[in-house]
Amino acid sequence: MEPDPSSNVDVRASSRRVAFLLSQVGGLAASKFAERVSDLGVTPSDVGLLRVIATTPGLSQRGLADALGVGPSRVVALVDGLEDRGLVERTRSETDRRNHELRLTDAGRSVMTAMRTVGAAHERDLLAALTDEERIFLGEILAKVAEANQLLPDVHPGFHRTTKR
Amino acid sequence: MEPDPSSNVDVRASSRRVAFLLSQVGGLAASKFAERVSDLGVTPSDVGLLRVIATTPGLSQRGLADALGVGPSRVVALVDGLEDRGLVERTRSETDRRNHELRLTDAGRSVMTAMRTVGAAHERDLLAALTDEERIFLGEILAKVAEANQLLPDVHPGFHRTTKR
DNA sequence: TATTGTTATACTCTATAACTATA
DNA sequence: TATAGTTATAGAGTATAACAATA
Repeated sequence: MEPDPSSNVDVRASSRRVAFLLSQVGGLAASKFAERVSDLGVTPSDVGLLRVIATTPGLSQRGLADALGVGPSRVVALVDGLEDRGLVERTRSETDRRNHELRLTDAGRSVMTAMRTVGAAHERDLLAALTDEERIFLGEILAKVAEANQLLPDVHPGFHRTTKR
Repeated sequence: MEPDPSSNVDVRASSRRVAFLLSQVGGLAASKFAERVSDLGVTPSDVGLLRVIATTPGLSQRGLADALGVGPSRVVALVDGLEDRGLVERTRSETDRRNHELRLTDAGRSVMTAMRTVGAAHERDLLAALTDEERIFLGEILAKVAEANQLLPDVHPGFHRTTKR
């Protein structure tokens, strides 16, 4: 692309395309993951919801929306889909009848279990070219970048579109 | 999320979330880049087109579509936008009047130049928490993963949506 | 009056297929 | 007949705002 005028490898030159590579490989990881979980009948967005609901059963839709940083109407649509497929159940709260308490069904928990298997296979294949040490180091470096940029541990930025594509 | 039953750190446990981290940080890189280039009046998709056109002036729209792995009609829409903003020009080919030859205008080249500055700032900020060594190593590891997964050097997977989100 | 969830609506992005003009 | 580009159209995904029930 940009023809590099000097053939010397210096720090700035060799670190120039890292952000692009990160975005490119990250996009690949996302799309391959999407392919895999589609076999389970869920989208990555669904997976994100399932995970939050699994960790905080009884959560309200508003709470879920806040946790993910999306609008309430989107949560309605996504939970509708999960409920239709029998993975999540909504029950009116006894204490505040405005709330829907969200919980995984047995089928929902099965999907979560299957997802862990799928996720492990995904990671194994995606990073097959790396040594164990490289995988570990990659994880540590990425965690550092994620933390420095205030990413929440389990929220994927794909949830809130900041700008256009 | 998954409560780890053993407190020991073994290879499998610590490398389990790397694919997610990759997708998460990659998504962040993509969205922050989108924010930055929007100041230049272009989207990441626009940038992808501009780069290919810059490296192969005179390319046809069909050639561009093939290079990016997208349909011809999408190229029409994107080139329309770039032409309206005066960044790209279409000229009918002399030898085969079906073809449109694509070239950057002076304004287009200015945007490319500005983009390199923006890209460098983007990378600097995104990876500010890393040492020089870590940045270099990250780049090498990512390049290895990209190559093993047959990613084309300059094509972002965001161009061809493989499955749903 | 404020809040939860819902619906209605509009807008963007993308893909597919029909069409035209050249070959 | 085949190919390059275009247009038309439809389908996702997402966001905003209006609305109903409950507090």
